[in-house]
Amino acid sequence: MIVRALATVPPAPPVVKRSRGRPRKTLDERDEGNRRQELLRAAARLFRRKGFDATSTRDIAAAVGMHSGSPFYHFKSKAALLYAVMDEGMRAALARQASALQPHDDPRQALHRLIRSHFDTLHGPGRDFIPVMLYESRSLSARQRAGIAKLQRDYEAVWMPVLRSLVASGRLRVDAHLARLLIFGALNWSVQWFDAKKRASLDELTDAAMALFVHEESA
Amino acid sequence: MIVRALATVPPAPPVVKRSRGRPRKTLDERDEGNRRQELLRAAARLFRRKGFDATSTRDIAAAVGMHSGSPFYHFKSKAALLYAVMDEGMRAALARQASALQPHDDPRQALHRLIRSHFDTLHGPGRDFIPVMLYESRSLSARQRAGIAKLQRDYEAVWMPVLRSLVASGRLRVDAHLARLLIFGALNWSVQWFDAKKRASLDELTDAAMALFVHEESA
DNA sequence: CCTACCGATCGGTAGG
DNA sequence: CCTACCGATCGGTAGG
Repeated sequence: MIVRALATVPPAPPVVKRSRGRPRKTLDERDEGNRRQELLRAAARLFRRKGFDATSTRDIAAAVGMHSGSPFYHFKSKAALLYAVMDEGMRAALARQASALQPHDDPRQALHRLIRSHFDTLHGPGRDFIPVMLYESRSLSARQRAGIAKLQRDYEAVWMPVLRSLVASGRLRVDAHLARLLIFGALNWSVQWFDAKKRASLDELTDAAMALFVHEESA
Repeated sequence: MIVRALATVPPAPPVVKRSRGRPRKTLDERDEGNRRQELLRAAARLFRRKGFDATSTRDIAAAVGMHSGSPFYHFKSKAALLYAVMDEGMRAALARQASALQPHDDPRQALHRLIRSHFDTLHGPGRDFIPVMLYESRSLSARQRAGIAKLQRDYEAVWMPVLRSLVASGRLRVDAHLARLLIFGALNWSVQWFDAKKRASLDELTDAAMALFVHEESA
C-alpha cells in the first residue's frame, strides 16, 4: 500500500514505504504499467481540482509516493501527462459510447442512450479525465490539441445522424448542428454542479434532459 | 496611445511612452480610475486567454505599459485583480439583465429577453469578464468566492419566476430548478464555440435556444 | 508609479 | 526510480 504524502506540508519530503530490495525483474512490465496508470489518475484528479497550471509535477509525484523527478521517467513532460489524461479519457468515452448504442433503437431511444452514456463519462468512474479535457485544453500544444480534436470529432459524429433524424420528425426544433452545441453545453456544464450527493440520479438527469430538448411529434 | 510590450520577448523591458512631465494634479482622480480600468480590462483579456495561473502580473503590467511592480499600486494582490474582474463583470451583467426585462412581458417573451441579455453578457462588449468568472472561480479565496456567489444568486433569482411560470403552462417540461441548470449550461457553453465570425448572430442564437427548450402549449 | 530586489517555487535533467 | 541540482520565473515589497 502506498502512503500519500500530505500535499499541504511542502517542507516534508514524501514518505516512501515501498521496499527497495524486492524482486523487480518478473514484474517489471506490469509494474511500469501500474505506476503509469497511478500517475495518470493522480494527475487527472489534481488537474481537475486545482487546474493544470496550479498543479506541480511535485504534487503529482507526492500523490503516488514518488520523488519529485520521477514522473519524468514515465512521461517526458508535464504537458505529455496532460495529453495522456485527455487521450485516455476520450478513448474510454468513445468505447462507452459505442457499447451504449443498440442496433434497433429508434432515434429517441438512441439519443437517450447517448445522453446517458455521456453522463456516465462525465460523472461515473474515471470521472476526472473528461472534465480535464473540457477545461484544460488551452494548455496543450497545437499538435496535441489536434490529436484530441480528432477524437472529439469522432465522438460528436455519432450524435449527428440521431439528431438529424429527430429534426426531420419535428422532435428537435433547431438545426442539428446548433442543437448539438447547445445540448453538449447543457450536459457538459453539469460538471460544475452535479455532485455525488446526487439529489438527482444520472437516470433522472437523463430523463430531464430528454424532456427539456425533445418535443412531441406533430407540427 | 500606449505601446504594448511583446509578451513573447521577455528580456526586453516594457517600452513606456507616457510623458513623465505632464501636469498630474488636476487629472489625478480620473487618471487613477482610468489606469485601474485599463488594468482590469487587460487582466480580464489575459485571464480569459491564458488562464489565471498562466498569466503573470508582469504580463498584465506590460499590456498597459506599466513596469512589473506597478499593478500592486492599484490592487493589493493578483487575486484581488481577479476578484475585481469578476465583481465588475457580475455587476454589469445584473444591470444589463435588469434593463432587459419589460414590465408587460409574458413569460415566453421574458425568457427570450433574459437569454438574449445573457448572450450579450457573454459575447458583447466587455465579453471577457464573465467567462473569467465562469472558468477561474477556483482561484478565488473562500471569502471572495462567497462574494461572487451572492451576485450569482441574485442573477439566477430573476430567472426563476419566469421558468416556473413556463413550467406551469407546460411549455417547459422539467422542474424549474433543473431547467435553469441545463439552460445555463447550454448558454454558458457557447463561450467555447461562439466566435465573432458569427455564423449565427446573437439574435439567431437566442431564437434557436428558445426553439430547443420551449415547447408548444398543450398537454 | 518606477527601481531594485528577495524568497519561493517550478519544470526538467544528469548520472546513477 | 532516486539524488542533487540548475536556470527561469513568479508574486510581492521597500523606498523613493
